[in-house]
This record gives sequence, structure tokens and C-alpha cells, in this order.
Amino acid sequence: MGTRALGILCRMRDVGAVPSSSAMTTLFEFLLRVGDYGSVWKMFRDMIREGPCPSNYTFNAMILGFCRKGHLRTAESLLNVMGKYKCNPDVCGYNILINANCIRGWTSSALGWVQLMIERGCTPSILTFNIIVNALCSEGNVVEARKVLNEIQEIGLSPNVAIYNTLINGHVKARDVGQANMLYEEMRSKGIIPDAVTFNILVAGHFKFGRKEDGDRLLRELLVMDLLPDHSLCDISVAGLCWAGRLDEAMEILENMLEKGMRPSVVAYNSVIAAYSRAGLEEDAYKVFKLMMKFSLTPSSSTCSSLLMGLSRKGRLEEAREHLYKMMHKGLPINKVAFTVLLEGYFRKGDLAGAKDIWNEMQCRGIYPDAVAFSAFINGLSKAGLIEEAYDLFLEMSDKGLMPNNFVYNSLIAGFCNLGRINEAQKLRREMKQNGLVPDIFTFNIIINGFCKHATMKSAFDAFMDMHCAGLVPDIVTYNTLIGGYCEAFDMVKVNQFMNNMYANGWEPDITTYNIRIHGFCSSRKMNRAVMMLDELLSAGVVPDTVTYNTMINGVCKDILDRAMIITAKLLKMAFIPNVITTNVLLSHFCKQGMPRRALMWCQKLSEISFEFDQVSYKIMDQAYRNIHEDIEFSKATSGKSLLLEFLMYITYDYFSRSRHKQEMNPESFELIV
DNA sequence: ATAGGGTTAG
Repeated sequence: MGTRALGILCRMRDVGAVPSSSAMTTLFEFLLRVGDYGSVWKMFRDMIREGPCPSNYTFNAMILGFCRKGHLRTAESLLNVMGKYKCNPDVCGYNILINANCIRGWTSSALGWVQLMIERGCTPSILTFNIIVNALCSEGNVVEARKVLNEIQEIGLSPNVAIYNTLINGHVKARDVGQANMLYEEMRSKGIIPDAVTFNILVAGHFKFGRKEDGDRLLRELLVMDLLPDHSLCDISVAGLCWAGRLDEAMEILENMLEKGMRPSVVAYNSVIAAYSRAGLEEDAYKVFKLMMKFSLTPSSSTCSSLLMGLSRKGRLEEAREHLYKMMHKGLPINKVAFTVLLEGYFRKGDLAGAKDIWNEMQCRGIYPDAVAFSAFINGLSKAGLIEEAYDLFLEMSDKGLMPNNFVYNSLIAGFCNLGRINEAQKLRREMKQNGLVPDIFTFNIIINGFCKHATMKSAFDAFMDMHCAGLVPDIVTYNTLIGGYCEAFDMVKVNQFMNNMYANGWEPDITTYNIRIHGFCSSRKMNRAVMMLDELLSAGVVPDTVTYNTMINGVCKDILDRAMIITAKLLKMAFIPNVITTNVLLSHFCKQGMPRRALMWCQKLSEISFEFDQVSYKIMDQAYRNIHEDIEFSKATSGKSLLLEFLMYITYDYFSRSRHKQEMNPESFELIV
């Protein structure tokens, strides 16, 4: 299409006709999108010689096009020369350039441009400052961001709802929901009316990082406030309930809306699709997508990424990749996030070759990784223990002009911590500070975890104190990490102390807290206490998960027979869903209890139903082979303990063999939906 | 705003 347009334009020139300025601009946009810079410059020269005169609109489109391709220097020179062609750079052009600098992580040069535009007599708009505030927030520098808001008021600009939304979002992302609330109050007191975005940020923030009660309270208040139209309220409720894990309720609202003839927005559908995918219910995600298609809504890039995330997290990577191609073929908006989601999926599966392949393909298709994509790659490599390769990538991204942000530093720090190389991790934390980044709660949680796992609890506690000094408020993950560390150290005094500390700071234990504590009891063979913890969890209204089950089962296998049977009966009533770790637990117990042949027999049966083992499974199988070879077999398959093990393995096998027969998604269904 | 980093089971 673009080449034809180019041909027509040339013929127009040949017959002496002058194309319109807007036609030229559209053509520039196209040529820049496909990266045909040769034609861009040729057409530009033609324009200068033969008209039409380029307008500000033409220049801005070119500046935007070059910025999107990462050619910031070219964009900057265009802005600087446009004066020669009777075009004065306007606030729009500057904003594009400032934003491009911010996206690359070059906040200080963005600030330099703001300075320069003022010197050149172009007044920055509220949008200019919004871009800056956003950039500072994504560096974790909410304090500076807040200062910008004060400064713009001093120069006589009045903040609007958008800039407040950006700042509130920044605080929520920094896990400071309290401060986010204060900003909300502040904007209201200034008479600025919050919009749907404000509430979406706040409600999601409360559910994600704050307290669920606050989320509910805000939703209730919102309903009586009469500020927003009904459909916005529904969108926000749906998103909030999704984050609260109350998917059935969210779905109910969506269905109610449809019954009432209201049209839920793409955001509402996306929230539900994302939540289903996150919860491992990818088939339900596709059902919602189908519904969305029925009402001919246009999927956004986040719709696509969320659907792919559902498949990818379940390890269904071939299908995910196939859908990715189909989506691109249909012209759906696929961006770097979709590729990042797949990249993560390959790493999660331990398929390093697949991960590297999707990484290369993304770049071959002209989709360039951003800081988060780099961090996903760096994170995957570090988790696989390939820290040197990860570090090379870190250097590569800096070479490419992408400033590493907190995501990247945190991934790398986690990589060093996982290998126990705490000193190098600490060095990176100092380096991020030198680069103007502010270590966030993630950084501290990663480092605290590193100390818990590879150093002393004293050092972990010191890091916890450092975190306070840095003005950060510990969150549930911080508490869980420390409680886990003290559990491992069997320091029950400190465990209880931190549990109390956690309650005092307004945090209720979550499923992870309970799992950690149950694990603590199981590993010290206090199964009665573990069961008590399970009961406590249930009465607190927390839903146990597969981790709970696996932890308990692992304890049960080690326990005395009578109690083991009672606990097993209790667990089975709860209808848990097993996974590969469940089988690994059982297989390793077959080995530990002197039955390597039984372990291998079950492996054989599982592979017959194409069960997907993981790296750990293969290690256990190796161990079983070695045990047979070294003649380490001592259990009779008829003892009570081994019968219990056989029984547990049988029901696990049975679950997988049934779920295999369940109707898998039809591979063509995606095409049928769209 | 809705997608991509940190805590838990072998």
C-alpha cells in the first residue's frame, strides 16, 4: 500500500502537480514506520525544492517517527533545523522529544530539553510536566515527582486530573497506597474532579498492594458519590474484584451489564481476561474473549498479551506461539509485552533455547525490547544460574541507549542473590543509586531474601532496618521473607515477634505466610502444629492452594502412619489440584523409602499419559536409577507406609489421566473467535 | 487504568 502511494506521489511530481501537505505527512508516517529512511529524506528534499512547504505538523510527525524508531539524535536535529523552514518548534514537538528521552530512561536529558524550550521562549504545557512526573515515578523517584507538581504551581500552571493520576499511580506502584490516598484527598480539596482512571488506580492499588477492606470501602463510597457514569463504575468494580481474586463476582457484574443492555468497555473485559489468565484458567480467559468478540469490541494489545500469558503460564507455549502468529496475521496489536510474556513462559518451563529463540524473533520482526523485556531476559538467565550471560545483556542494553531501570537492576540483583553472591548484589544496589535510581521495596525484599538464604538472619534484619531508613514501608512480602528465614532457622521467638510486628502494621497473613509457617512445622516434624495452622488458615477465610497441599503431603509422607492417614483424609476432602511438584514429592519419597523401582514404574505410567515432567523430576529419576544400581532397595511394597504412598500416587496419577481427557481448547478456536 | 520484575512447596 505504501509503495503504491509512493508511486502515485512520484507520478504527481512528474506531471507537475503538488501533493498536499497532509498527504506528505501521512506518507512520512508510513515510511518511518517501515523504516524506509532513504525515501523519507528523498521526499523531504523534494518537498523543500518543489513544495508544499513542510508545516509544524509535518515536522512533528517526522520527529515522532524517528523517536519511535529510537533515532533520537535525528529527531533532535530536525527540531533544531525546522526554524530554517519558517517553522518554529512548538510545545507538541518538544513534548514528543521529551517523552522519547523519558522512555529511554534519560530523564536528565529530558529535563535539559524542558530547560531549553523555556529558554527558547516556548512555554511547557501541563502535558510536558506530566511526562516528567511519569518518568520520575518510574525511576522510583516519587519524592522528586511530587516536587515537580509543587513547582508547576509556582510558575502559575494549574495541575489537572491527569498529572494527579500519574502521581497517584507512581505512589501506588511504589507500594505507598497511603500517600496515594493523601494525594487523592489533596486533589479533591483543590476542586479537581477525579475521573475513572483515578479510581481505577486507587481501587486496583488497594486490592493489589494495600488492604482489601480499603478497596471495598472505596468501591462502596464510589457508588454513592454519583461522580462517574454507570458504565465507568462497572469497569472499576470489575477490575477491583479481579484483583481481589473474586472472579465470579466480576464475571457476574459483566453479565449483569450485558443483560441491562450496557456495553462493558475493553478495560472491563481485559481485567477479567488478565485475571483468569493469571489464575491459570486460560480456557475461561478465552471464553471471555469470545464474548468480547461477539460484541465486536476491538482487542487491545493488553487483551492479546493477557490471552498469551494464560497459555504461556500453563506451559502451553507451542499454542501460545501459534496464537501470537495468528494475532499478528489478523492485524491485532501485538507489542513487546506479548513477546515478553512468551519469553517468560519459555524460561518458566526451563526451555532456554526457546527463550533465546523468541527473543531473537522479536528483534527480527522490528519489535525492539524495552527495559522490562530486557529485565525478563536477564531475570530468566539469572534464575537459570547464568549470571554472567545476564550481566552481558545488562551491558548490551546500556550500549543500546536503554538506561537500566529498577526492573533490570532488581532482576540482576536477584540473580546474584540467588547464587549467594550478596556482595555483588550490594554493589549493584549502590550503583543504581549512583545512576539516579531509587532502590524500591522490590530491591530491599530481594536483598533481605538473599541474606535470609545465604547469610545470617542478623544481616537480613539489618537490611530490614536499612529499608526503614530509606523511607520504605515493609509490605507483606517483606514480612513473609523474614518469617520464612526465621522459620528455617527454627527461631520461633523471632517468628512470633515478626508475626506480631506484621499485625501491628496492619498486615493480615496471606496464603504465602500460612504456607511458610506450615512448611516450618512440617520440616520440624510438628505435623499437629501444621494441621492447626491449616485450620487457622481456613477459619481466617484464606483459601489454601497447591503449595499448601504439596507442603502438607511432603510432611505426611514423613509422618507416622496413623496420623498420616488421618491428615490425608482431611486433605483429600479439600479437593486440591496436584501439579508436577506433587508428583516429585511422591516420587522422591518412593526413593527415600527404598522403593526406586516403584518410582520408575510410576514415571513410566505418567509418561504414557504424556505427563510433563520438569528438571527436578529427571533428577529424581536419575537418583532412582542410581539406587537400583547400587542396590538401595529396602522397603516391601506391602508395608502400611508404602501402601499410603501408592495410594497418594494413584490418586495423583488418576487426576492427571482424567484432566488429559478433558476437552482441550480446539486449536482452531482462535480463528473462530476473531 | 487492564499486560511484563520481588516472598511459599520438591
